[in-house]
Amino acid sequence: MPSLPNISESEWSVMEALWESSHQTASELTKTLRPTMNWAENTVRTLLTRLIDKGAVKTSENDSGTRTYLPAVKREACVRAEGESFMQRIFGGAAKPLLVHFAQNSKLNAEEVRELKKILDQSLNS
Amino acid sequence: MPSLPNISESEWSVMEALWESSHQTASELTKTLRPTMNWAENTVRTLLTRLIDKGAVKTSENDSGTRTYLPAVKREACVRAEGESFMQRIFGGAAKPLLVHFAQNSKLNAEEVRELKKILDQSLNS
DNA sequence: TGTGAATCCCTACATTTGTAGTTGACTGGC
DNA sequence: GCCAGTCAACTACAAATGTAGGGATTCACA
Repeated sequence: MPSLPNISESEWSVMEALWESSHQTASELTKTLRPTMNWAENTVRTLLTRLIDKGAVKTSENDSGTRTYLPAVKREACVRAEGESFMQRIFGGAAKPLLVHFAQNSKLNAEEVRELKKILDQSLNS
Repeated sequence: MPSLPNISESEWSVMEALWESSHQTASELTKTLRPTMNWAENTVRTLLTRLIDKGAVKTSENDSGTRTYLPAVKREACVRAEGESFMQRIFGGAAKPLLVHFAQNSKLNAEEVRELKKILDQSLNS
């Protein structure tokens, strides 16, 4: 049962950085994240350790012997899991009310509406 | 800035029960929730206390002098807040990718697709 | 009028999360 | 060869969350 690990909010930022660019070292990651989260390097390391414990991140050594981090789970899978859990929590697991909610609460432009309608159609005959 | 309180997962179940039927006593609530969450009454009371601290729940006395609980925040507002935060966290705040994701990952039937397309259209000229 | 059920108020305690600091080994430059 | 910056391993610690237990009060009823 792979049953994706539960990734917290801060951890998610780290994962995003790793999905974006894999095989970063801890200090590279810290720099990558500095603009958004202004974290100390040790904070990033702690989060990485926890993510490793949870099985969401793996490590490997680069040529200079320093450790480098990479995702152990796919972003798409995690997004699906988070999405499922959110839909469950707030909409009792039903997709339609969720879609209705976001359709109504977002200001979409005509182009986006066109695209979405297309995707809805495709979701049917596939 | 009313800035809705942050409602945790367990607390959300309690809120749902209160939105569903307001003015329940603690023991009524416990019974209401028993089928889903199998909580001790004290657990429910603790959650209620925390929700009151957060300003999400209010109380009043009923005729027999016993306390009765009711939501202090509207469900719609909370759903919007949770939705915003989820969209922010997972989709960087963008509605379209979110909608695309759920449109693609949910098995909707033709009727639902029709309805959603209608709502999308309405979201434009309003 | 003593007893048991219902209510309330406090307290408890393990986990998870957010956010680091400390210490000791290691390494490349000057 | 020594110093400064890196890394890794451990430790810290408060707030939030999940999940109760215990004790005081009260009220209805036997």
